[in-house]
Amino acid sequence: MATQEFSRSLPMMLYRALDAVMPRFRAIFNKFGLTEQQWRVLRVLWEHDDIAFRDLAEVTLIPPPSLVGVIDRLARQSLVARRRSESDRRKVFIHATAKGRALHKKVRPHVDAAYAELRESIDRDEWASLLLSLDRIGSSKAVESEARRVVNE
Amino acid sequence: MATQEFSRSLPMMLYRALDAVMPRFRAIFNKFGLTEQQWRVLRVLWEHDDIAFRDLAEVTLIPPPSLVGVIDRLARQSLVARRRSESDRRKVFIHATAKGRALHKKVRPHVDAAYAELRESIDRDEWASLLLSLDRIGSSKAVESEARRVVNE
DNA sequence: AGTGGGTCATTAAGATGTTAATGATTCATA
DNA sequence: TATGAATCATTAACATCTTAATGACCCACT
Repeated sequence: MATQEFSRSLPMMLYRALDAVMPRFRAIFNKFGLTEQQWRVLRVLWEHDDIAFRDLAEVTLIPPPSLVGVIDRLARQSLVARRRSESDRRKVFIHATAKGRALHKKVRPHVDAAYAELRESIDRDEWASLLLSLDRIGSSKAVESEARRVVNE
Repeated sequence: MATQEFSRSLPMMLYRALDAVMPRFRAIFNKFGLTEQQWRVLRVLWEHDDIAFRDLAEVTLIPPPSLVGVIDRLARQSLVARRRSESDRRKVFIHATAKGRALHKKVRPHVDAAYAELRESIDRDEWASLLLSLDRIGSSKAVESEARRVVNE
């Protein structure tokens, strides 16, 4: 096809890689009534008893306006809950409920299995070099967020 | 952060790379009243006098249900137009109008410049190896039945 | 104490993604 | 030749993305 140049641009290659990789994960999430973004939140909350809204958005790569809705829907299912900071009433902290942690624990093995399968389908050295390159690109602009940190009040 | 493992997973690394790379391109598109997806369509149509809806969806990586709306909005601005196939009346072909081609020609240099800048910011060998790895991943079509088997058990 | 700038989560509005289903058309085959 | 299966674009319903704006709140400074 004559669109070779466009199809082989870095952005399109990144999109295509995601298109090839994500469906099998989304199939797992959906079986448990979760969306990809909802899973990301639960996945991150697993390692943070309490995380600032802002930091949650950053780690999950879900833009704040979207995250509001994601949290709303997770909260409606009693999987997570909000908590307003006392020291700074603008801030909101998110935490998983017992129900949320239980769901994560149930889904996690399936995700891990799929991920292990993915990882084994790629040569070890190539995998390492790929992640290194992606890290360089991903870090090149994320400097602005570097200053911000998790603050435990 | 304790979420290291998650943040360094392949999908998140891919998403982060896109998050670092795309904003500068989107800024260009928006300046000309285009969205990222609308640009992709115009970009592909530049090299195809006439392309099947199905193929357009595949090359632009825009899922068919979304592409319907993208084409609708481009057609409303008279930038592209639909044409029903005579041999198979289910098929639809898309083509750019003179106005659409003119807009593409005006935007293209800015996009090319930004892309050249991006490309120069990365080592030549690393770039090649990165695209090669992404190509391998993007070419391997995931088998959905595997994910289904894992979950159903 | 009061004011203005900055931060934070949220809302708003439009476009796109995701999954399933629809209606129109074509095809294969009985 | 009829007819059920397959293909194609589209619709539907909901979730998310993108960009800009909002209102509540904090802080430094007057």
